[in-house]
Amino acid sequence: MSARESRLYFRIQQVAGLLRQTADAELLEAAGITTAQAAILEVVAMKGGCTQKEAAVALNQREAAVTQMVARLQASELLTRRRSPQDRRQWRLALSEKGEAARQSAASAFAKTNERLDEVIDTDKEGVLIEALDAIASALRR
Amino acid sequence: MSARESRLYFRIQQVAGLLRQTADAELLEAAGITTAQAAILEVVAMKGGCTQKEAAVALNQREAAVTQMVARLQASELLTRRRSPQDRRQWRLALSEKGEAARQSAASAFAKTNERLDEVIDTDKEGVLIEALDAIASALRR
DNA sequence: TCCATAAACTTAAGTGCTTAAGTATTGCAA
DNA sequence: TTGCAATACTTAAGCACTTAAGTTTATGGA
Repeated sequence: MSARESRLYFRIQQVAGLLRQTADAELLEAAGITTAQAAILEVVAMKGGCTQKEAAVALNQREAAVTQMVARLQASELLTRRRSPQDRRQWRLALSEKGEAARQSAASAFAKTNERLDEVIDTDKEGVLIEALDAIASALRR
Repeated sequence: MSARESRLYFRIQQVAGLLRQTADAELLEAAGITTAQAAILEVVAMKGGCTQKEAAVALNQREAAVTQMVARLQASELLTRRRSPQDRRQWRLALSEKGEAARQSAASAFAKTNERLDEVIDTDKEGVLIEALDAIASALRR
């Protein structure tokens, strides 16, 4: 079966969209934030504070996307930023208390999405799935 | 390996995004339209004209999304619409000549993306991949 | 030291999706 | 026949991304 016959492109887009919607609904309920917002909070927390550039690299996104996301997170008072003393072009991002609370709620809510995935995918087949996804990713990145 | 450990969610989103970007670049070059636009042109062509509602169902999208997409396609003169005589709430969508040409160019450009997928994924593993994706999709749809 | 280039970030405009609330039109039931 | 509910579509606002072009700050070479 070829990619054309299996409509692999369509299927991947469908699943990605469904997954995002499902996870978004769960996180919004539990933590009041989206998966995209949770992702950046997670990066900032993991690195113990970072610049926007670092966040962009970690999330495979453009700096402009991070600028806008940070603006929304600041408006929601989940994130703070101050100019780096070392390099005044940079902003140092940090979680507010509210942001850290949201991050934690989001992380445990996200566990539900992972459980649903584990229920559905045989453990032995998960390896093949991951391999295939990684193969596609590395083929497309060059 | 669990979904949490494999960061399955993240991987699926990554691959979906990369695939979309790659295909978009190829279609934009060859046909001057995006994959999302090509998808709706394809639906309209396949059905030999349809309503916005029908397009929304075929693409698993909301009617509001189709309204906006149709507006853009009309602005690019790829799509025409006229009120249905049977039901004046409905619009009948049809491809312009330019739209049909774009659809054909897009279809053959899209074949390249499919070829790249086929190069990367072993035929015997593709079955497992499709199965896993379908399992996730049907689990999330309820 | 000065100056060009590079890096970090911003802004504007556009795509493509969402939800929520609105407007026509249709169809069915009392 | 009226009138209410459902259907088809629209509008507005928001999220999350993109590219392209801008600003400010840093840095390395002449």
